Amino acid sequence: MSTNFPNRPSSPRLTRVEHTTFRVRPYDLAATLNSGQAFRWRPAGAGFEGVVGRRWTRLEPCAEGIRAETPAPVPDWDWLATYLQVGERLDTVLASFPNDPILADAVRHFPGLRLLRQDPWECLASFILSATKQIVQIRQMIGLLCARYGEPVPVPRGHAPEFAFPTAERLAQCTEAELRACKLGFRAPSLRAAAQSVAAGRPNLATLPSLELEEAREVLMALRGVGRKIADCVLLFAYGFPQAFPIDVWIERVLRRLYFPRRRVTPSGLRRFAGTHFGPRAGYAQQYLFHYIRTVDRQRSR
DNA sequence: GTCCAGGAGCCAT
DNA sequence: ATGGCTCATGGA
Repeated sequence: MSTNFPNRPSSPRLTRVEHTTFRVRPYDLAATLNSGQAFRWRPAGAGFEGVVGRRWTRLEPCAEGIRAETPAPVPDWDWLATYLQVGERLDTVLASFPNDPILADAVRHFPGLRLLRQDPWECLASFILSATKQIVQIRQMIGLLCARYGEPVPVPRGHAPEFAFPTAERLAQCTEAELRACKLGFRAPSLRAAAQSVAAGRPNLATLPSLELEEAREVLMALRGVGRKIADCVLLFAYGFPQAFPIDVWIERVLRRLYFPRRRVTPSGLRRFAGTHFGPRAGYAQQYLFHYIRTVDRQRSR
C-alpha cells in the first residue's frame, strides 16, 4: 500500500483532500459495495461515495486496485484497509471452497467480490431494519436516520452535507414515533430497544470477538428483533466469523432450487447442509451465492 | 390490485 | 419441531 499526500493546495474542486492507493487485486468494488452487506454507498462518477465511521470517503477502481480519498487529515489508513479487507487473501478463500459447479459459476461471475469488515453497531442496527425490506428501502431508512440523528462529517468543499451513522446512545434517546417517522414501521421498537441495550453496555459489542461463534450468536439473539438470520449477518459482516452463514429468502431459494431441486428439506436441514458443505469459509461462499442469485439468475429463480 | 422484500415472535397443532 | 399469522411500507 502506498500513501500519497496531494501537493496541490489550490485544487479547484476539493480542498485538503488526502488520498491513497490500496494495492489489492482482484477487487470488484461495485459487487462488494452493492451486494447487500453495506447500505450507505452510492455510485459517483467512476467510483462510489459513502461514510465509513466518521469519515466521508470516495473509492474508485484503478489499475493497482483501489484509489481512496477523504477530505480531512488522516494519521493512517488502517480504518479503511480494515473496512475494505484489502489484506484478505482471496485465493486462499476460494481454495477453501468445495468442488461445486454452482458455487464455481457464482465465483466466475464475480471474481473480485469480497466481504467487508463493518462497525458492529452500524451493522447490527442496519440489519434490524432489514426484516422484510428490499435493499433500496433499507438504504432509505438508514439515510433518514443518519440525516436526522447522525453527526455531520467533513465533506469536500461544495459537497452536500453527510452524516455518520447515529450512535446507539443517540438512537436510545429517540421516541418510537421519531423512529417510525423514518419509515421503520414495526422495526422501530426493536431498533430503539437494541439502542438502549447497547448504550447501556448490555451487551458490550466490543467483547464479542473473544467469544466462540455460537456464544456470540446467543448474545446477539438475546436482543429483541434479532433472530438467527440477523445475528449471522452481524457475525459475518462486522465480526468476520468465517462460518456465519445467514440464510435469507434468497439464499434459501439458492439452496432449495439449485442444491435440492425436487426434494423437501427443512430449514434446519438447510442449515446443516450449509454448515458442512461450504467448508470453513462458508460465509464467503454465502456472499457469492447471494449476489449471484440476485443478479445473474434473478428472473429464473423467482 | 397483488405479490414480495437480506425476519422475528407468538400461538396453535 | 412445525405451520400460520401479524407486524409497516413501498417497489416491481
